[in-house]
Amino acid sequence: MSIEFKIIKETDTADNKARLGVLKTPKDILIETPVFMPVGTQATVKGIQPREINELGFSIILSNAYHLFLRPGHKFISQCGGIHKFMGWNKAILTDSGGFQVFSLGKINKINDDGVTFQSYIDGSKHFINPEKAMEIQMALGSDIAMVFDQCTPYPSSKHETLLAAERSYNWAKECQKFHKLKDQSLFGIVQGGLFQDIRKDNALKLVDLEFPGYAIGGLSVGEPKYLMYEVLETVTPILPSDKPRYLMGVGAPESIIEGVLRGIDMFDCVLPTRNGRNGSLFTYHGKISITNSIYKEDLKPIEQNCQCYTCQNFSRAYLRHLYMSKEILGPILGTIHNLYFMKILMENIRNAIFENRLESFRKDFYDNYFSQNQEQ
RNA sequence: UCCUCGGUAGCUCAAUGGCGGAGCAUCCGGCUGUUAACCGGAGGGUUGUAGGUUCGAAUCCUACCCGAGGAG
Repeated sequence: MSIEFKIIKETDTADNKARLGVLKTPKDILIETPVFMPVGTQATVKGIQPREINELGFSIILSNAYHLFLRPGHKFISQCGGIHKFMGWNKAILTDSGGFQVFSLGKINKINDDGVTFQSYIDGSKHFINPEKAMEIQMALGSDIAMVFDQCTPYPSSKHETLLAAERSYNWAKECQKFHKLKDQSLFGIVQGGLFQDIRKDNALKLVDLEFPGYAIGGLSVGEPKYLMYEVLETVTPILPSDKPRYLMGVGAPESIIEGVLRGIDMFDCVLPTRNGRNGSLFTYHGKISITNSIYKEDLKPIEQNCQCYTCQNFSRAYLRHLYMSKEILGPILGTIHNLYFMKILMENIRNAIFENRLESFRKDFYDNYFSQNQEQ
């Protein structure tokens, strides 16, 4: 009944194996990996309808236990028939436990090994979340993949703080397993340990013993230099069981995804494509462009010459710039569509490259174009 | 013709004798398990013109120009 993961092909890269696979959720949703999951924190991927997300070819999105617990409440969503029905999305949903939010938002009143007491950023009300509560919330939401409740350390953090958080996260992971009872929901563990290789290694080894159906790597992409993140991946992924999906949390920049796949990651999520799309920063194979830049004022070309997305097929840079400059809602909508389409194609290209055993040359080609600064195509 | 009010950044306005500012606009940058259709930075001025008073004038005085309103 748990999630199934089938590896179709592995490609040897410098240190690890990049994998092409298929994930099957307990409710039989098929997800080709490596996969990018759009983020829909508040039970909505901002700026785009579920129908369009589906048409773009995404079969799994992210949502967030913390936010939905505070508003409108997980019990209410449960009464509505679960998060899928509530938000009108019938493909897969992965819910983040709220660990990241509890530690990065709002005021924390008390934190100890039992859990976290914090104040709502919405109305200041006091709440307590511990592993049991995090499981209760995610089971009520009824997502397909739930995440353990963890403590994500900020960058930079001392070794002592990082070790405490990693130990606590490990203990919480065990607790979460104990309280998680939903058959058609899969619970993933999260490796913590900041940028300390020995803590990461130890934490990963211990989590593997708990035999989660999937493993996430958390606490990265929090402001550290990219090469440090890649080093952590090189340490952690070889420890994780090769027959289980690996999920790099919060990562999202196109180049970071490629580097992650090269180091054996199968799943990614990030707000970057949707947030940047709303803010006028649009992805192209020749780098990001700021559509509000004045050079696009009378530019009748699409964002990207050969892009097949709805936005590029129908609208010019000049029109898009006009929409953003006028603060028209359609600008962010069309930008979101384009950026998500870009991610979908990027992931397809990555999967094809793995299948054809040419991922490293794909990386080189991508970099040559993406960082060429040659955006006047 | 006279009276009143006003003229300060592209726009709307602060500063009332002591280093000319803000919001918006413009330009540019950032955004990585979303408190983000957001955040940050920059450029931009002979304070309508010409005189005067003063150590010092956007600010006080005089004349003129322009605008709005009123009287005849």
